[in-house]
Amino acid sequence: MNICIVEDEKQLADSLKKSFESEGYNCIVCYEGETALKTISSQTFDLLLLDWRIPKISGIEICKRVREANNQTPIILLTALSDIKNKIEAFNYGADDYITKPFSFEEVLARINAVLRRYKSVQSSIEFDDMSLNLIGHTLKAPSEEIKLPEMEFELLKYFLENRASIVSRETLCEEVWKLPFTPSTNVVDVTVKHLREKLEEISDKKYIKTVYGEGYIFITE
Amino acid sequence: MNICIVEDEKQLADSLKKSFESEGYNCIVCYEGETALKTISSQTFDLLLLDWRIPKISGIEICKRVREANNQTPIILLTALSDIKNKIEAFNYGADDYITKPFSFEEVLARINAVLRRYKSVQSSIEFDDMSLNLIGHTLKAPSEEIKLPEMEFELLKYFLENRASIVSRETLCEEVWKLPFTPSTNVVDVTVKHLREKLEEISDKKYIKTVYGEGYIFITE
DNA sequence: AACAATTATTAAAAATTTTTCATTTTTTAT
DNA sequence: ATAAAAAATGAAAAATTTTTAATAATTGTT
Repeated sequence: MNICIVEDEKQLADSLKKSFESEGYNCIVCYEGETALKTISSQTFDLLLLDWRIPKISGIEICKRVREANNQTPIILLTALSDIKNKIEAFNYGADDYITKPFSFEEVLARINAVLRRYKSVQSSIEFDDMSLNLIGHTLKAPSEEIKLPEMEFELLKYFLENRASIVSRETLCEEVWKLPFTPSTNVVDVTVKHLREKLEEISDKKYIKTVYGEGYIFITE
Repeated sequence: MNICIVEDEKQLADSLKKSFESEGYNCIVCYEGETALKTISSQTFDLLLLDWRIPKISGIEICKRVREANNQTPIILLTALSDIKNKIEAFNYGADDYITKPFSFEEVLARINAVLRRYKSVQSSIEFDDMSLNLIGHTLKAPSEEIKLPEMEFELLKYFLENRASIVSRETLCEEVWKLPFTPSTNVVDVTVKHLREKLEEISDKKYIKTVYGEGYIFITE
């Protein structure tokens, strides 16, 4: 889970980052708007946490621009103003939720989970790098072309994308992707990973699935 | 397109119904909340148009209950109050849009289309009768069981559901579902329809796909 | 460097899905 | 009622996907 925090109050930003990391989330902090926009457009996040009031480019402005760039990443705004008018504005610019300062970290966690749950249940594609997995058509789309993945390869890639940057064992894949109550004595997983790797490399020329010797696989975007 | 209008001002309700029907939409009107809740829970609509202020159970209360029942049908609220506070409330209760009275029918149409476009692009299942087609898992779910559909059967059923209640010819299906630039000399379509019919009947004991002699097929829910 | 464990590769078997085709049944018009 | 057209059916061929299994290559440890 990659979160981008945009917050100019260094102390608050760093404390949030620390708390998120203790929850096992990956965190990138931007202290002002210009950097934030660059960061957000250059990598994929699962969530943007934007402070409303930051110097020069405000959080709401970032929100607006992100949506204009057709980026649907969930956005939560942090606001010192409890002013209702601003909340309306937030929704109109495409924010998914807002949290009024001061807040507890528990509240932030709860809001994030609610937003992500909602987002995930209506998500129709998963983006990574400059590619995209269409969850409805089961197709893998690169800038150059789009191919249809067979069922198991689709399910496998979907699982990898939902568990990016963490090691997944063959046993886990058997349970979660193949829905097997046991780990088979054969190498189905290995072979399907090979097939998926071939397609991913053919379409993107990159190696997304790394092997962690003795542990399993890990899906990395870079 | 089935729309449920909940509006106590009989004159307005009937005028809306008439306008919608001239646009080719199907319309059911409820004049008060209790009936509305029953109607909404017993059949599937593509859109709910709720007046905020109706006697006993208000539109916003209906909205809230519909969402509590895990029904994701798009909802547009009609409100006489331009009060901002209420708009916030509407979004919080899961409405998709609101229209401030007085309004023109053109405005209603425009809002409806915007909401439906948005909804369709993030929809992860299509409901019909007491069944549901999961667009991501490609499964067909009845109250009793859930089965996985093979690719072509899934695409075919999806197309039928998106074109409910209208006749679709074999030629159209070849183009739209099979993406063939020509109509093949074989009966692929017929055979796939047969397979889909078998699964639908097995799981629901109903015959959804009727044949229109010389014309094509029609998908009917009832 | 050598060994064992793990992973990758290759090819074929098994299972499933998709398509074809011949035949039967149904529908409509005469 | 009958013939012609259209649709349904059954079964097998073709194509694709999934799984298995044997072998090769790689990795980590001693």
